[in-house]
Amino acid sequence: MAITAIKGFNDILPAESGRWQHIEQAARRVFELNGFSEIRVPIMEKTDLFCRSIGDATDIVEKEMYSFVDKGENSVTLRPEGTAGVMRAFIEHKLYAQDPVAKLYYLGPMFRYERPQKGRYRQFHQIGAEITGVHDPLADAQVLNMLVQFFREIGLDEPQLQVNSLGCPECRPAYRAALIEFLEKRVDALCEDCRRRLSTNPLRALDCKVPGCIEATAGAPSVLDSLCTGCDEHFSGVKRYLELTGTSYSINPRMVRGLDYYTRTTFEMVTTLLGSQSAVAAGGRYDGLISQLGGPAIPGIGFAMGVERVALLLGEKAFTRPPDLFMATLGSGERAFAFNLMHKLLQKGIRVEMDYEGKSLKSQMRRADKLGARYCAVIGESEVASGRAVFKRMADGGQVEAAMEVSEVLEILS
RNA sequence: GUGGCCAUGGUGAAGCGGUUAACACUUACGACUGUGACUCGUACAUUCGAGGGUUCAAUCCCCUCUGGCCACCCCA
Repeated sequence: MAITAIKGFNDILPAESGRWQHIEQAARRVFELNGFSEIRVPIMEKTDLFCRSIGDATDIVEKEMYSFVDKGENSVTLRPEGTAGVMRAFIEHKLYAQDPVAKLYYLGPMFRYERPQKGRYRQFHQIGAEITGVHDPLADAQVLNMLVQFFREIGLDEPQLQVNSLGCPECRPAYRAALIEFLEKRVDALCEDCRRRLSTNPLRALDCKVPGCIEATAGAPSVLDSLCTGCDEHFSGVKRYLELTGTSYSINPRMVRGLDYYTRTTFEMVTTLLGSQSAVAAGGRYDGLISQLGGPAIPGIGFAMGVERVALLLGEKAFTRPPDLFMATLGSGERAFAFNLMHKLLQKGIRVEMDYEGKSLKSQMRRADKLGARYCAVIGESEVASGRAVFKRMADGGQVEAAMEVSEVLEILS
């Protein structure tokens, strides 16, 4: 048996890479339009970075990280998400000293040791963006609007924006306590998982799909009712700005996030088309993260989207670049002639293809058709002698005779 | 970590105890010795994930292993 890829690690084959590029290019275009700059950070970090940011007790840190001890006996980890590394770089290079307001985006692979399933892989890719240094809900709204714009740009209007506020270290503990108290009274009605969640992550119980739990938690207290004044005003601001710009959203007070560093605003772009992997993009505010990592007390907000999930939503649509011209040749002398012409045309940015190994004319024509070439020219002895050839429009068979000169070919293709 | 389903060629797949292992797509070549698409012809799995077992006989039955998918958990 030949060696295969690691479980949960996928190859992006040529048939799919066009779709990936389409997604990545749209993200770069939209993000840069919004004033974001790319930041490239390593895919491995010291393990401690993730423990301190994501949270020691989260599933990600507890059981999903690809961690190992390197030859220098340092514990290192393949990044399970992007924000921690970006903020580490932000602090390490003191980017805040120049300007506390940074708008950064990144893209690349992330790693989580989970059981693979639809839309979930051990190596997966995220495109994310972060704004630091702005407390005002305008930053929240800008990030959300940009995310929505991205989805519109790639032609997906299906994912819906849901927002919530998780409060801050001031008001969240009280809510958590109230929720636990509420759930404990109904513990008999809860499923096994939710009983466990009671002690690990009570918020999760609100998100449970078991009918009995949905019923039992129907009257549970809402985070939004227990926000402190500051958080409440902030959340109102976010909603107000979204409404101002006509961005449609819904409020989901039961939305739960998996990372400990989130404060106040959290959000998801959700879809019903991906089975249980409903979140295509998600994020939130993390006002305490930067100082937690040893930086100044600077707030932040950002999101990450799962490229595999976006690609899945885009479906099978092909993103290919058919050649402008295919040159079919009849002998080795003609092949050399065509090769030289191809070289000149390529310098001009014309997409040209030809046969490399003396296939029959029929084969070459078939290939021109298969590649979706706009034009095909047959080059034989007489064409080389006269310097002129017939250019056939593959779509309708129309033919144009012209000199095999760069300028004339450009003319035909224009 | 838990559960369910499934493993036949490059792909989608039929076959379910003895077959030349269907059919379709793809690919290659050809049907005008210089023109694609449509049509037609020819070729393309000594072999049915791996290893054992049952049987005169196994792709079809049994066991083990490996792999994949989907769901739970969790998450982008």
